[in-house]
Amino acid sequence: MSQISLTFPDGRVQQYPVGVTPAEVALSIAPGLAKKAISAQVNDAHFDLQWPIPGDARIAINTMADDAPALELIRHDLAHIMARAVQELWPDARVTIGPVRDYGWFYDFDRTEAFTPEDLGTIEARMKQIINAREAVKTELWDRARAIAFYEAKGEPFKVELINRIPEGEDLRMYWHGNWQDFCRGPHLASTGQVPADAFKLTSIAGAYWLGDATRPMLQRIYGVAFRNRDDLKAHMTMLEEAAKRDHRKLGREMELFHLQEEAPGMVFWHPNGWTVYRALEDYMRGRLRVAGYKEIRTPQVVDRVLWEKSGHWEAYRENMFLVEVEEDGAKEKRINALKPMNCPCHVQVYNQGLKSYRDLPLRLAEFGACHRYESSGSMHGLMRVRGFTQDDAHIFCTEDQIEVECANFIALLASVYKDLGFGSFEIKLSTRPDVRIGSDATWDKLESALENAIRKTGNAYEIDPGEGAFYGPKLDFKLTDAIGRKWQCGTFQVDGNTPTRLGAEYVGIDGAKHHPYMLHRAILGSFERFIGILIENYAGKLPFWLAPRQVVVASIVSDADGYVAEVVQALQRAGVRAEADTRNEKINYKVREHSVGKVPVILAIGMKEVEERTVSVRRLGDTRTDVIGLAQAVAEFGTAAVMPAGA
RNA sequence: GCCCCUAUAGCUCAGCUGGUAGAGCAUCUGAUUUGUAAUCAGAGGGUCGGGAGUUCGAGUCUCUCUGGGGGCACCA
Repeated sequence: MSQISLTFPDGRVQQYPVGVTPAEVALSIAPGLAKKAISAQVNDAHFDLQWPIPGDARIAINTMADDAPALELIRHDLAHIMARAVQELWPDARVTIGPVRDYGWFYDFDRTEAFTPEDLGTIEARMKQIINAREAVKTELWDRARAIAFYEAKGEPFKVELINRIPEGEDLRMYWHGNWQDFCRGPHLASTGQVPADAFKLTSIAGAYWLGDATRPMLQRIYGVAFRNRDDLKAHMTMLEEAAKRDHRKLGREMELFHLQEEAPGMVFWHPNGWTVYRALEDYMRGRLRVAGYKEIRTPQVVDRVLWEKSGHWEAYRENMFLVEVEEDGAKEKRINALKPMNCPCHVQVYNQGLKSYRDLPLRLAEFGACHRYESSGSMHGLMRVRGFTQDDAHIFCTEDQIEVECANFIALLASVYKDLGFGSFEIKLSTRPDVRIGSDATWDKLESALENAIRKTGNAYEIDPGEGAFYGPKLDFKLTDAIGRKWQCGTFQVDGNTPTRLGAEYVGIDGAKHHPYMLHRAILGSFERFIGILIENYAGKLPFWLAPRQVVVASIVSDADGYVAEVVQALQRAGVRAEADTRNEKINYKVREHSVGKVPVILAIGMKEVEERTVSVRRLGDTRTDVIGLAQAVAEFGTAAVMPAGA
């Protein structure tokens, strides 16, 4: 059968049957390309397709491309197929939107009754029927009026609203999957038969606000994942299972790191093991900051509302603050204090003690500052999002000219710290001026380019988040990824010319006049809590030796070895190793298993052979081999491994 | 905060259509002195997250509060 081979501007080649119209072609490809000229190759003849395409074209594309369709198209068609299945099963369900995302897609429905997990199976079965019918995906261009009339008649208010948001005069694409139609930007496959029927799965049901707006109705979102074949799907499901095993909440219990309980939601109870990790990390950060020219300070937890009123937090952030009422003797009213939700106002108080000169700048004040924020109940998540946490916070007071250098130095420090902690890559987002803001455009220009230049100097990739900056200045977000691919902001760098002004921070300039400095809010880890959560997941609990809570367990095989075990433990402890003895009356198999589950990096087994030869039998986590080395060698090796990194 | 789901011994979980709770691991006791991922035996331990309701009777149904989970919103 003869076919037309079309070459698109992006170099892609696609086959169509002879007699295909320009409209069919335009509708089968990405909208961005449809605007451009399309040249076609028909056997040996070459011709240009006509543009614009006729608006009243009614066409059916039944091409079956030989090469595998793009995953994105498969997923997008599945979104439509799922919506069709849902409406066939429950005609009362109203449709909205269903984009491709991550490993699949979702579709939001409006329906009084809730979908149940069992419904997912029913929907999947119906979807498979639809796919196996191998029906052509038809396309038409409709004008707005027709589309609106159609959806109004059908009782689909969300679709009507969507269409009304599209600029006047633009044609709308209408796609048919069988007799079910949906207004959509496209593109889509030529037939539902191109969708693999055994490589998708509906994964979950969730609530989601219409248009992401909390004031609009809550819809029911169904998530699905899809791949080219069953093996890929299986691999993905296996990956998720593996990821669940490294969930920091699960490992936190297994490794006895911390717990959370009902009486203090979002506040961490650190156990001996977890606190050891925390302190190792804190000591490490303290060392890095000292060398980088920071001065460490400590400021109060409970501060009178007066300061929060001055800083503006009382007005803008009160709902998120824990308040502390104090009845003072003789006072008519209770005095109101707040647990600090952030450290900046307190740092300005330290800055404000004594008159500062331009020669004092940049002044870098650091604090491992405990903060409390009343986060909304639904947002809490293990260690990742808590109500009581400690930031590795610092504020750099500097002049406008110093911002770029400070920023570049900060990014370099952050990258080095992340590298030490096992993160070779991270994401940088530059958030630029929001609609509601203070400061002139000229100032914003300068500040934004200072940050952008700083990133470029360090050679890191970055993305721009337009309009997401704070009202007082642009900022950088540094994000890391957890076990199942969720991104968490850790590092931050914010330029703030507002707070120093509000709180009266000044310095005497070279001109002898007083000026307000800029204040750079910055954190590398973000919070110890979140970062430890990420660390646990990144390492699946197998923390690097220097961070491991229990570095070496010395396990006896027979009780006659207990004396030597104690000697080994003591020698290791003297060398700075967190070592402990396990002389319980248990088999070595039992001890090895228990400490392996507990993610202890090194187990030293001691039997009579080791006692006699003054050696240790070394078993490292993740390695079933053992090797026997002398005691002195072991002490030297693990003593060295226990030293924390000091940066490149 | 919103939607859905969920809450049974320290942990992981079983308890069908309602008739006053089970297992494995852990713990304790005893035996065992063991060569690199769980030695054997015995014992103790929960009133089923809190409260209210329906019922002759509720872990099991309903409501509500709280916590947790998956999302959404929020994250100056």
